[in-house]
Amino acid sequence: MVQMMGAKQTLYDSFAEVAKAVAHGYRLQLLEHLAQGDRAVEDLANRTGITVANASQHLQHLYRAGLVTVRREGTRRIYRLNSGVVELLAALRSVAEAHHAGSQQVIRAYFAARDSLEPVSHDELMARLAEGSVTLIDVRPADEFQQGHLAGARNVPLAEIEAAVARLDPEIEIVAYCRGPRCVLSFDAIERLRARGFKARRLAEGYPEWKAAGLPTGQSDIASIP
Amino acid sequence: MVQMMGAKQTLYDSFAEVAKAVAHGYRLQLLEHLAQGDRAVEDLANRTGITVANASQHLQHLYRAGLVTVRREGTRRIYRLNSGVVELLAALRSVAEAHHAGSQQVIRAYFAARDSLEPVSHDELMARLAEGSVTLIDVRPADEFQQGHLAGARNVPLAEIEAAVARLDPEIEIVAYCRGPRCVLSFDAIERLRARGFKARRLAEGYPEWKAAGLPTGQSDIASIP
DNA sequence: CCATGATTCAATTGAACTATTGATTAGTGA
DNA sequence: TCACTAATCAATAGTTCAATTGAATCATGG
Repeated sequence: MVQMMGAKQTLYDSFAEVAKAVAHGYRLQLLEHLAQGDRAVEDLANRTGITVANASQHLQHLYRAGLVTVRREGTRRIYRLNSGVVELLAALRSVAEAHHAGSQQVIRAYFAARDSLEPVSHDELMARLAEGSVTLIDVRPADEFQQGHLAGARNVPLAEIEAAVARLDPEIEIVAYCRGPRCVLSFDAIERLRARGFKARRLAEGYPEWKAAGLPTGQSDIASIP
Repeated sequence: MVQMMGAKQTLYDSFAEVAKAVAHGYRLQLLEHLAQGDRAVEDLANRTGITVANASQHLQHLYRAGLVTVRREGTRRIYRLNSGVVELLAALRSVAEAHHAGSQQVIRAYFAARDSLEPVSHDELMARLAEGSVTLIDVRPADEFQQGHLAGARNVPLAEIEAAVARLDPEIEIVAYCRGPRCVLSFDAIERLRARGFKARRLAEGYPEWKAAGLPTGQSDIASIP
């Protein structure tokens, strides 16, 4: 790599810099949280369980690579995902799940029994929502729901699902979604709902993918940053 | 990263391993060449200008990440791109060109004057080919053309373009393409053709993207491996 | 079965990356 | 202005990664 650096070489190196930014477990986690909505450094650090200083440096790495932007809001800095990043992560996940042995192994270990919950596609959900034949629930925490959610969804955080069961119509099929295709919240929700006799399925993707596809979303008008 | 490693953590780490594989200039170059067709190690080393031993190790890195597969053919090993990788690279390029300062700078430096050559889209090319109103030329070297090319294309390697000019109809507009959206071959071809009074434009993408989109391709029945 | 060509392997060196620590900057409100 | 909170910065040590070199495989053809 220490060479004369022709045009080609430098362009590939530049693209590689962007790839390096997504080539770390913590940064992928940060990006997944940012895909749910804008977030401050400390908030992200708490959600991911890494120290503030470390999160700060990883976020700056993402910033230099052009994956996020920052704005100040009083004493905190709010990071936001750039356009195209959700698609990049989707392409990465797709290749990993299709061909990478390590990823397949982890998925088999943690999602094996659950893959029988045949998921619902975007198109199918749109059609069923139009005819009013499903109840759509968002099982993410309330603050994430408030920052943005699928149009027509009802927030039922996983923690409160047992209590909410009483208010759900057992005759109507339930579709649950959460942060993304490999987020465990909705897997758990489906299992619990089925255990109570509900007909429940899982949306194949999460809120970020739905939004990136340009499908209808809603947003609560409550203060966006917790 | 040295932690208890929950399900989430290990899955993100796994995805990060795949991302690491594309996070190197040489490996991106190798992937671009593999996107043109299957290639042996030495061949790739020659095309990219890196040593055989180094290329071998990078290719094994790509293999472990699930981006390529290998088969033996006599004494050589032929590497092949896995499905979905072209899309991953396209997503990476898209984010880099939209938001990464370094990439934008390189592109401005090397492609600035050339971006005025307003490119042709897949759809537009399909339509124009159907009505027979363009001559489509593939300006890659002959061996790459043989391994696969757009249906209806004529091979005019960049090196022979001056000689081929005589055989082209000056009344019909020319569309040129090569290895990908940032491959310089077709930029050069357009410039030379225009200098000779031809009406010439560039296909926005290259052969790999066309093929990945499922559009019609052709292949010469000559020995595939040089 | 030996020589050859293609590729991989193993060991080494230097460079780059990551997490941690403690100090520092920057805004906010009393 | 002072204390307080949020975030970044700077230095460090441990770890991983990359390129080079030369030796070792492994299939092929005489």
